[in-house]
Amino acid sequence: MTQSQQGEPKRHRSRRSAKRKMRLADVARRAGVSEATASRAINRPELVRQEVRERVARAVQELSYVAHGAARALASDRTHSIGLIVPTLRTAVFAESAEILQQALNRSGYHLIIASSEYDKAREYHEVRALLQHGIDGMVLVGQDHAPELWQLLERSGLPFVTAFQHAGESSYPCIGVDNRQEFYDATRFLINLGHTNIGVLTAETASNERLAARVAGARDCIGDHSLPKPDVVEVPSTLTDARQGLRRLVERNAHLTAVACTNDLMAFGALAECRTLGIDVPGQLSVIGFDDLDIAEHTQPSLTTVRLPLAEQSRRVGEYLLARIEGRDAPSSTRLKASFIVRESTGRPPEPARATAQRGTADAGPLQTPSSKKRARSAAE
Amino acid sequence: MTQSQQGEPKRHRSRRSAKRKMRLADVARRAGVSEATASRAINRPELVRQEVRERVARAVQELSYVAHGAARALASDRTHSIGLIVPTLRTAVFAESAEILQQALNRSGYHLIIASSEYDKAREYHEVRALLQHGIDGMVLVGQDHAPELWQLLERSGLPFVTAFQHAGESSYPCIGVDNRQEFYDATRFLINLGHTNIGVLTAETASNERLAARVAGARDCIGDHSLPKPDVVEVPSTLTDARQGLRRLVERNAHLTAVACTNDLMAFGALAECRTLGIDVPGQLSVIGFDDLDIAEHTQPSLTTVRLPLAEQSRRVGEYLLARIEGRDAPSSTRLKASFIVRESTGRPPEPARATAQRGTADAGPLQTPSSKKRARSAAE
DNA sequence: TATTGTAATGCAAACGCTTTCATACATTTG
DNA sequence: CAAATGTATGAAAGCGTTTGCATTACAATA
Repeated sequence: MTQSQQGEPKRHRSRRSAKRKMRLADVARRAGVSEATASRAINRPELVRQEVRERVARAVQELSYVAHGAARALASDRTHSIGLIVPTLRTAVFAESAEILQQALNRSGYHLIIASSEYDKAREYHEVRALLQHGIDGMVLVGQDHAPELWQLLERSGLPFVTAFQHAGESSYPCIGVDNRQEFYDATRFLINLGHTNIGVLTAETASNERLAARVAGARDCIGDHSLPKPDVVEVPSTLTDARQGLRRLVERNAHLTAVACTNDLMAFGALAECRTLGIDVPGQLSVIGFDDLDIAEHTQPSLTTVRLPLAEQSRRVGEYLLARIEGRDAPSSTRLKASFIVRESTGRPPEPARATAQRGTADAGPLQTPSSKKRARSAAE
Repeated sequence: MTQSQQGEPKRHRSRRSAKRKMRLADVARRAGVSEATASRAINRPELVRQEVRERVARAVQELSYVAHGAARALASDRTHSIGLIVPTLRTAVFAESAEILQQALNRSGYHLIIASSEYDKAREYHEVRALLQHGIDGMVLVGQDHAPELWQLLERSGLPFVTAFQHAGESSYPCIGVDNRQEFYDATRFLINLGHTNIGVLTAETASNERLAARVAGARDCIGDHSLPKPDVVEVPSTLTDARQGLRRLVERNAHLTAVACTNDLMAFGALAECRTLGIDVPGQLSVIGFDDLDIAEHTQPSLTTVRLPLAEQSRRVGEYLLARIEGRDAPSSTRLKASFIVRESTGRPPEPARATAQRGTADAGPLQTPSSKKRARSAAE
């Protein structure tokens, strides 16, 4: 009783749904035109007479016709889907970016297929293969640190793709993102300009996270450039509990520490939490900065000074880039985005004795460069 | 220079990539078998002789053949992709679920196509249409509160689908999730059992969020069942800032309030933050519970008593259900999952005098309205 | 040896669309 | 008025698979 009711052309195998699905042929017949014209009326309306266009539209309506994606994809070699591979959606920054990208693509009639690599290159490679096989029109990767076979596959396939979340210079693969090293360099300089000379770095694992690694490098470079002693860098797994432990390690090992630069907000939250537990006053005794500007950063006690990524702009540009490439137009293959530095309550001048030390150091304390920090430097200096 | 180099069968239009893509025919030729056999060797190996199977496998390897998803989908009526429509990925719970589901499906060779509705039914309907057109083998929706046209579309299409995040009873559409009403009922009872009689409810907007609405109902029911005065329910937009304001409203309006039940952790964090600002001791003066058990819940000050959702199990079951339905097997159409209640530091017995006050009866005219004076009043009453 | 059954294979027809190419007609131009 | 140009349409050839059915090969049985 559910299996009958097939249309006139004998199908050579039974279909899933009970009622026969409408096809373009049905629409064409009803509109009194050929399939070719029906197809054109739907996809390239400017090619058909207004009157015909309307007839087809009506037929589509009346039959509630829905085009068959696979058939369309096979015939036109366009799937209207874009692949995105993130390390994980559990990280708010990636989830939010995926969301924004999905919305943007949607407006252009594209879908987003999401896969996650769990920071595992082999796994990522497989995902790329799988997506390629599934059929996508473009692909987004996070960062440029991927398996060589992956790049090879991607290049061979001729698929438009772009990397995000890290600006890797002009000569690299197409990329859109901030320069993590530079942004964290600037953030670190903010601390130095406040008078801090003994700065620790707290980071999640950098081995398979080039963004984090770049940030650590930025902090190191900045501290080095100011002729300060090499920072103690503590690296912990990416959980709040580990972050707390990391903070403890940092302060235990460095009696004179007056500031901790955390490579992301998660680490910073852990640091803040642990300071509270240890009775360390932030920013009185210790200044803390983060990176990402998660929603809660504004509401912690004290609120967190951090770096905000231009996620919306990044996703927008990623979408634009891909669509351009898909349509054969070309687009700038490298776009550097700027983050903004958000000063809140977790940073301040080092406690007195530390400042004395700072005076002794090279600390050129030149004018600040980070656009947004300018305003703040003033208030911080008050 | 990139357009030439076509294979021997004249293509009737130029393809995107430079090097000709391998097709099944190439594999078949190389393995010395027909396309049919090659196809079977790949998809249903048990149907071909071992030796042939190996020859085909080798050919696939050597030519680095990748099947054409669209063609396969057209011929087999299976796209190997599942659609998921969430309100937003910005909510950790949805992002995490998407992640887990994606991983689970992946293991079975399926991809996840994610769309978000932004809590907008019309938008959701369009997403469903779009996904249907794209071609998916199954679909996941959040909750059962959707546009009627959406259900209609879904039923007509005959597509396997399931709703998650809310158990809606046996008679409803297929669903897998917790009973939000009941879980929050239980959470509220926990407060009552501690001795609280004056409980406020803080929630994000319930209008387009049946889960939240169900939780509020659960709290109301529980409070009613214990013959306590109807709770003050404050509903605010879903941001920390609004949550803080909501908490303030709650305590200002209800002088004798000793507990606040928040319908999700975000609200609870806001409540906690605002209590800190107002100098309200949690749990000394006020107990707070949340819902979701986000990662930070364990690390707030005080840590948050909350309800943990079985997200992993839910996603796993959703995947299993869909795959079963796709393969024609049937599966239990309604699965109720149980949440777990996590007791942490944000809850405790109500302060002594408050209990006495509550005994007196309804929540009229507590004399003290401003938070700061209230605090004093309370401690003075001890 | 003839017969039957089974396991492997191949042929060719879908799958439902897009797009090339040819055709028909209407319009402009020399 | 013929020729040239342009505009809408339709016929039909794909697109790269899967799969129903027929056929073949081969072993087992009579």
